[in-house]
Amino acid sequence: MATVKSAVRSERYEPHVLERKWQAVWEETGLYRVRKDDSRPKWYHVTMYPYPSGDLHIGHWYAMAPSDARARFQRMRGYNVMFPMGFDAFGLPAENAAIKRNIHPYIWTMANIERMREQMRSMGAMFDWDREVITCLPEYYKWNQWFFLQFYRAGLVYRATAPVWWCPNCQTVLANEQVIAGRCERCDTEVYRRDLEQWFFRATRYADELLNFDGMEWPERVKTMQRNWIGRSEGARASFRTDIGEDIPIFTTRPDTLWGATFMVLAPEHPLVERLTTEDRRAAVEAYIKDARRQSEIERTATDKEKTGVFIGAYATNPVNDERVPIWIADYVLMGYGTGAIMAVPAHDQRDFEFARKFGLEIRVVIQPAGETLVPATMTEAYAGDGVMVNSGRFDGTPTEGGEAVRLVIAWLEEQGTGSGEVTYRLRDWLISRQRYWGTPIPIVYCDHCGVVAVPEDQLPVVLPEDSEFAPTGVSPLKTDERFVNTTCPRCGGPARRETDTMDTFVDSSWYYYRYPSPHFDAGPFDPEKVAYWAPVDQYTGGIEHATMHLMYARYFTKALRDLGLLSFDEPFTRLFNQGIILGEDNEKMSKSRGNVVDPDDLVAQLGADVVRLYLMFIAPWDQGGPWNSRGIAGLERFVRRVWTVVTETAGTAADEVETDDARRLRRLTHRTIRSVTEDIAAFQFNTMIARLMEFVNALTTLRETAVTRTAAWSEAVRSLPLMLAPSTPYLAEELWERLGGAYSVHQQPWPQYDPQLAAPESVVLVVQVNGKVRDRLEVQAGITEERAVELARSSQRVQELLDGRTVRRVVYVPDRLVNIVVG
RNA sequence: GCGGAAAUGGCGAAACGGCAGACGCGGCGGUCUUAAAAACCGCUGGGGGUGACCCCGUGCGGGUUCGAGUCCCGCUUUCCGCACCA
Repeated sequence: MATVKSAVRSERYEPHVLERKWQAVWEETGLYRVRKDDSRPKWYHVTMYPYPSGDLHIGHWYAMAPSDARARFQRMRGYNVMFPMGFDAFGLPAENAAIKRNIHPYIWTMANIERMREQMRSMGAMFDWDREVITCLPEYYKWNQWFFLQFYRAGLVYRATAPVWWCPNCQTVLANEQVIAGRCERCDTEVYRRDLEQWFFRATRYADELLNFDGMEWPERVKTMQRNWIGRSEGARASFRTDIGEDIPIFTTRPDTLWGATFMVLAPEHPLVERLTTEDRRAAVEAYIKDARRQSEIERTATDKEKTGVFIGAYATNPVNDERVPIWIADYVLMGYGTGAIMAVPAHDQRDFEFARKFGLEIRVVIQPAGETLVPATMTEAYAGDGVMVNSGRFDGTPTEGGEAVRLVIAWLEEQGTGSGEVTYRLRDWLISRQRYWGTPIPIVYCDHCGVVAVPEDQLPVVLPEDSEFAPTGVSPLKTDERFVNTTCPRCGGPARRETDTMDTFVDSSWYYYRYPSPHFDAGPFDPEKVAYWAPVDQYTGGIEHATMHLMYARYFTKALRDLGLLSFDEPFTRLFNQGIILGEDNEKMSKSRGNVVDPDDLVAQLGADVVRLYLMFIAPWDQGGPWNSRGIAGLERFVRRVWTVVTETAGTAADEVETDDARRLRRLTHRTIRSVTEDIAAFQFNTMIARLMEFVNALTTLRETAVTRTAAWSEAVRSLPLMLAPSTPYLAEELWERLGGAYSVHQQPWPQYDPQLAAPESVVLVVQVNGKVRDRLEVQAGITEERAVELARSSQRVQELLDGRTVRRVVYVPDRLVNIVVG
């Protein structure tokens, strides 16, 4: 075993000595290397990998240290645990650094990774570094490209135009964050929306399946957010025939209000607008469209915004009553949802109501609520509730309650061939194109001859060129890199141009956890055997900020890979736990500009990693987070010192067979503590787990100068302490375990078991209430009979006084807890 | 606007419908010390009482219950997500 172990054997608690010593031993003995082991069940715990910004923040510690404790606990409980780490290494900051400081994104990123890896080492986490995954390396991103090609072949990838922000001065696309108040971040030129050909992953194909969370232990909050994000709506599709003979399909969740449609509204970008607009309206329509394009997403979607729109001069016929209704365009109708066109029913839809009022359009009531009569002229808002259909031809008199009218109307539309039932989702397909350098090149080539050609698999990876120019122009360096762009067509061998867009980094994070089991596998994205053993992830931990995007994309990817025959399960993460956020001491988000950043390196230097880990776990419930408090950490430092003292400076451990009262009580306390600690850590309740350990150590501190230290109960208590602490304070626990003569390593010991009988209390305090108010407390043997308990309660001096001359109406008994005597 | 979560001492927080405030920070007092720090011990929700004890107290107003921080109804405030989704 370890040779380095010979280090100083100080009697003082010196965290840095322990850290250095045990890091070396753990490294040398490969304590955290993990491989398949059929003798134990596997447990795959992944904590979300960080972006290599260059500095390990206290927030990283908050995410990782408790995760590590939980993974270690599972290991001691007998699981074969994999707990890997990697880096989400592509992304914009590296590219910005390249532009600002003239350092290549690769150099910058890898230097940051180097530094963060060292910082993580000090944390003492059981990361298996042999499995490290770095997404910016060709050995990783090659498989992004490979997946892209598989998706492409399976019809899960398509190319379409999508609006992007365009700066006419820089001649480039801008990300949403680069548009400041409608102007280019760099040159302050007014930007506008422009349609660009971009690549999409067909996420909507799995919309319905993504709504199913069966068998997943996920926070309700996350499931709700995903359901809202997917936004499933049931309704109907119907078509309105225009005067030029084109049909305009609309989607509605209220087909029972079809008869109340008094006009139509199209999104300004709707493809039919151009052809439908009459000559006399053209100028106004074009001006409106131009204006709509200029507005930012935020301006356009602000709820309190007054409705705007213009009439385009055309009419369409309502299929249910053959009425001609005017067609308008307005930006409150979105091209990306439904069909990009609506029937407007102002009487029963608030948005349409506002629009109709503003532009003097007809409001026609087709649902009459019970007990009142709606009159359009006096309505102040739309009526969206239930009632009875009126002005609706054959459906007059149909009640809308319970969706019955909707069903009847859909059936009738289908019968007439004018419409059908339809489900629509708010979920959009995933736009993966980024006009950036530092990402995975999309493996596509454009040939004048052959058109869009996929790069053949045997030519992957399409590697990022190393000598591109990083100029502050806003144009992607790939776009101007002639040597990269110019290539030959894989099909005809003629001259061709490479796609210069790269992939969204969410593509990388959609499958990195399938790479850890075989991080250097080169015959595919992952070794199917290894993934079959380790995946799916049993426990995933990370921030709530990934509730929709990352977690949805990872689920989508998993389903797509399953359908490609690469995986044999449906969901990537069986259990999910979201930790909270650590705020600055001023209760604000930590940021350099606010100067409220807590540096974990400083804390480790001062107090040692174990104390920092403990404090982060103790500060609040893990899923809650909260402001940092620099004073509070002292309590954990004291705790750790007390642990040290109790274990290292207590004389006798010779087993004295005499079972004194103290010894019996201590044994019970030990088992009770093991039970609480076990239950708490299993439930991620680290704060109460530590509170129980503090009580335990406080009790041991009191007892350490008594004769009980010569009993077997004391040895048991003292030996159980490093075992219970091992997940939380890995260095301290390892050192104490060694000093107690335990076999290396404490982290390979089985988790201590408790005897349920010993863990149960021997005596309990029975609360005696009179009319619900506590009047006495009696210490009684646990498991006391109701009869005896009530008898004792009634004979209590104080109770006697209060009962004097009053009638007992009722006695409530809660076993081992209380007696409540109700008197009149 | 819609959806979700939360509100408990000076502070972070505990509390299967059953002793509110475990544990920790801070504060006060003490032991040790020339002194300080550290360590250790005691006290620490508010009010009253010499005292045993009594009254009040978990954002606000109701309700259910022998009993409510906890369950139900209605508010207020804060945080988070979505936000003209037809």
